[in-house]
Amino acid sequence: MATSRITIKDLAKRMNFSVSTISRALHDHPSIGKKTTREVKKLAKELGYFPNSVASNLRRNKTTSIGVIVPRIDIHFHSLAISGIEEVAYKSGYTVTIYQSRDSLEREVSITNILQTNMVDGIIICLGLETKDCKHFTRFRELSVPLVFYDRVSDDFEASKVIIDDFEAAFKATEHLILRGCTKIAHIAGCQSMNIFKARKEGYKAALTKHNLEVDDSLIEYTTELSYDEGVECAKKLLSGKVRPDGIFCANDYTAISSIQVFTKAGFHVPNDIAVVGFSNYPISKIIEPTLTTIDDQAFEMGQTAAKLLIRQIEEKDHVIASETIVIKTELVIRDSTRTS
Amino acid sequence: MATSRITIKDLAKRMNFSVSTISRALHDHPSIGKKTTREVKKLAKELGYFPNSVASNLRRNKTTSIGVIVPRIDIHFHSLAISGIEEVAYKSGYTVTIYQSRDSLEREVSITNILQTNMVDGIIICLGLETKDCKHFTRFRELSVPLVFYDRVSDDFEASKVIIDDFEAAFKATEHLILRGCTKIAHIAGCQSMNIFKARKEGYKAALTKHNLEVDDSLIEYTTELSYDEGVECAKKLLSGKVRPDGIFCANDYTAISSIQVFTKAGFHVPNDIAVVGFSNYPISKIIEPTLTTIDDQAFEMGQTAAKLLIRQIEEKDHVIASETIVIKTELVIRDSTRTS
DNA sequence: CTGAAAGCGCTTACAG
DNA sequence: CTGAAAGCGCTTACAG
Repeated sequence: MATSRITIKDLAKRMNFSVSTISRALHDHPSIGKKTTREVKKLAKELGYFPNSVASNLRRNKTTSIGVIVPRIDIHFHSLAISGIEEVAYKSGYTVTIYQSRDSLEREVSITNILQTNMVDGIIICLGLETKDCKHFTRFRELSVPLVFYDRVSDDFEASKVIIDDFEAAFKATEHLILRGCTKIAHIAGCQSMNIFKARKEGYKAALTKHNLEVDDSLIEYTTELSYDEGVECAKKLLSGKVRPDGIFCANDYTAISSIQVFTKAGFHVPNDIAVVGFSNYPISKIIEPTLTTIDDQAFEMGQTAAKLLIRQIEEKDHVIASETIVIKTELVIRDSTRTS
Repeated sequence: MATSRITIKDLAKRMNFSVSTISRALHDHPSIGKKTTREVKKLAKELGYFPNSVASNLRRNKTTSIGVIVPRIDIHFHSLAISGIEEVAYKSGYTVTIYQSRDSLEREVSITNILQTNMVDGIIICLGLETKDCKHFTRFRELSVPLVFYDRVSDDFEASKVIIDDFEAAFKATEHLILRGCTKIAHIAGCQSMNIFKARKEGYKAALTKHNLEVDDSLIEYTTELSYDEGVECAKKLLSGKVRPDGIFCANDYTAISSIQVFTKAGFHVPNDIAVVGFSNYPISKIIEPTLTTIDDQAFEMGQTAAKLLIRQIEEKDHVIASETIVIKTELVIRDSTRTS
């Protein structure tokens, strides 16, 4: 038998107070007597009263919840970012609702409908691969629902963004290979319709140019999703190409690991014959042998920052939503795959 | 300027109908004329009407949302399980709210308070490491809020559960090593206060016993959290112990990888000198060299199953919540770390 | 310091 | 086929 929920009405009846007084007492309203407040709270605890936030949400026109749209949560980068979001949200009393677009635009659009229906106070998004156009997000601007994009953002859409400087990180990674003595540096690139992967390629090129190394297009291999298997294919092509690279900068860790394995199996020594740098600092990168030099993309911190920014915007009373872009500092983590041995 | 939200009242005013009629039309109520329904929907679309689910939740006493408590979402097992939950929930129109206990009991309890306040329709939980006692979940039974536990469950608490048969999986893994010819099989064990890790150890022992191999306690190493680093320590101890193992069954993949690396570095060949089996089938296990034989713990399927079970219980009209335990089949994925070469 | 009353946006039993 | 009315549980401006 389900005992039905205790409401403030029940408390009011029991204590011969009005619901107004009960409500105020539960919120420590200063106009209510200390004694009354104490007794109301005591009874509430005894009876196991819990406020119904659905009712108070409706009344206050605020849900204290934020919606998060990610391509997939089983990708480590996103689960780490969500972990950061959840941590900050939890501390501020916000609730986090997760939606996966699975990189489908249709699904992303349908999620925005759900979010609008669910009256979230703010939204954090990492765009799906198919999304070229953000018009399904414009209505949130009209509804004064703040948006924060992270990592995969749109240049054309004005909103707050939390990103890393992919160009600078790639530049740093490539320069590290150059300073180490590499002169024929290859690149395994991600999907060029995403600006982050384009920026990584440009950073790579810029480092070469700065150090007077020729940009050789035959040393650039393209993938669509930077998978381990695609990495194997690319590495094999590089292995059998006419210019044999002595260094590879890969747009993520999986393809970097493929490269290490393909070249090692072919009899090359990493890093002595060919040095490899990845991107992301996945857990696997410090376990693989040799351990992988990589760019730490600060996923957790990105999530935290996005959540802090969003909550600040939600709570800014004047509701003047100023777009702000925060660039998180990346770090080159040097490990054995580039360490001179 | 925020245009304020369109409500059914606005639609009613515009169309000279009562809000009742509008509400019914929007829900395809059969008593409303086809024409009226069509026109109401058309106007709703034109004006960009979205229902306010907070209001309808309050009225219907149903939130169509489920709460999920996991220890941490940045652990692949959990992010995969959540992915499965979210997929099923999305299809059924439920919303998934995520909470991380971070293995803290205090936080787990506080999350149950939030869930009660937020009026979720059901809850899916994977218990935190500190949780020995589930009394903070009992009130949901009284409130008729269905609960489904997955993976880390409590034997003492009656509720629906989705688990794998850890004993059987460990048995299968160990027997695989035996059939392959190993006779001195070590075990790297997880925290013994969790029943799943205890079961893995028992399954290991049972397989040895069945095949008339002695259970040698000096071949069992204990960890607290099955980390890579702990795995390295354990493997080193096994390496220098008086009985040199020729096979290791590890309670997860990280410690299995540590073992492979420690033994390989010491000059042993995996699998010829020592075969290794892990547990979980993490993405890394098919990338590491040699690739790792492991138990696939079906995290995604566990999540899907938990969500299906929960939603069925939520929607069961009679509200007789019968506890049900579903055991998901695990699979031994054989790879190079045990393959005779 | 406390209460009566209105209302958040929606749903639905009742009446016609 | 349609409407008036009550009410979900809470908050809060107004009045005293």
